[in-house]
Amino acid sequence: MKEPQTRAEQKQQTRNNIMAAALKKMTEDKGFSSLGLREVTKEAGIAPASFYRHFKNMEELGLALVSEAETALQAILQDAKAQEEQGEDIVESSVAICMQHFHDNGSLFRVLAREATGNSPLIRRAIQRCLMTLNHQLAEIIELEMRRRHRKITNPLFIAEAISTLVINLGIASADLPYAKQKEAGNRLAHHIRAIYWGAEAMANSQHMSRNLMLS
Amino acid sequence: MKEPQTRAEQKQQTRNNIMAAALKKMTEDKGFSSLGLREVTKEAGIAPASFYRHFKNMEELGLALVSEAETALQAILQDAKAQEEQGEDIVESSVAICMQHFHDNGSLFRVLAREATGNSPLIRRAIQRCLMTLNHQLAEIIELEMRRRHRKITNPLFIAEAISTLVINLGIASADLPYAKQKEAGNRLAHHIRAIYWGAEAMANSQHMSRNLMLS
DNA sequence: ATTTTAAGCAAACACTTGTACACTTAAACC
DNA sequence: GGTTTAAGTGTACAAGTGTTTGCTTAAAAT
Repeated sequence: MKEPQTRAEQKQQTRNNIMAAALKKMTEDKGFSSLGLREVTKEAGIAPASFYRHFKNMEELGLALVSEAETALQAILQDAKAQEEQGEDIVESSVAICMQHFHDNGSLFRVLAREATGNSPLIRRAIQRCLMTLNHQLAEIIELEMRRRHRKITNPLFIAEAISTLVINLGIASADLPYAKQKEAGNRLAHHIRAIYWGAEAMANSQHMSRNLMLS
Repeated sequence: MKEPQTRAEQKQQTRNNIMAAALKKMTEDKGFSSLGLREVTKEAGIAPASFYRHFKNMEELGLALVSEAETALQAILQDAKAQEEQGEDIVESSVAICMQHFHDNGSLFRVLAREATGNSPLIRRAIQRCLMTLNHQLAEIIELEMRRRHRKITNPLFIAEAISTLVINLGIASADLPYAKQKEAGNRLAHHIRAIYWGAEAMANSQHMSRNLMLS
């Protein structure tokens, strides 16, 4: 925490303070939408009016948090990709990485899960976009990995969507559980993902995806 | 709307009014937690103080809504089960039924998706319990159906968990979409579920669920 | 050195919020 | 018919909300 000199740096720092304060308050109260401007500024140690020097609205703060969560998600993807090249059990290691990140700063990701069906249409759409690009990236990774192993699956994007939905929901939900339970939740999550993978491959390998072959 | 005579009926009715008012307000504002007592009572057409004759808290109102959502979920399960015996495409018809129910009163189910990670620990736990019993019931249905078709799958409970998570999240998210998009979302959801089914069966049929067989 | 710029602040604004208390009023009971 | 019971009301209050305004103050620009 070296004291900054330039004015722009100062501004950036208190901006960060505000966002950090919001996240901290969220770990206590859970939920961004039930979070007041004054509450945040008090936690950040600034006057209520000063808030407006950085954000027009609480909504804008929310958008900023979403975009931070987005870069955090990218970081997870990078981590998982790096692990993938080591050839370990991809699913298990990826889930472990996710759980770790979710645990480390759960409130950041909780914004995504929570405000995806929240009050602000702007925030909703931002999250929607964020998750959509995430799904595309994930789909690409899956496709590449599959090709590398000379396998093929149906519709990687759909699979990516299912996986990300499960990971985000079950992952975040169990992020603030006791360690033992958390680990078990991770295993369950890994099982879910494996089932989806296997299913996607089975569907791709089946010559005729007729209605009557399997259940349905 | 015949006017009720007995006092108990009157009370029950305004209690229903309060809950209906909360749901109506939620379709406008989205989200139960950002919903005030006065706001609700105004919508219900009663004085703020009268609220306390029916609920101790907003939290208690939330619990009541959750329990109503729970019975609604049971109704969906019954509908799906009835459809199942007609031998149609189970997945597709079940998804259609779900989407219909979600569309009809989305705000009721949004409480589940939203407050599952909400402010109130009581409500969170209630939802958790509700979804858990739902998963058990769903698992039992799946298992029975599988046995009927002389198939076997791995861990029906896990599968049920994955399916219900996907259905609730994607279903509710797309409940208030334009009809065309909604239908497409339903198809995607059906695809996800089929993938899980196939995967579960593939895993069960594979003799050795070794790490190296498929990816992972 | 002087002027400009903008982050931060205190005070006040007009609201809304949850809750409490004393009350009315009509159904329920004996 | 008289008494009890409780749903619903009106008023009031303390506390919290978002936002505006005019000001200070120190870094940046001239």
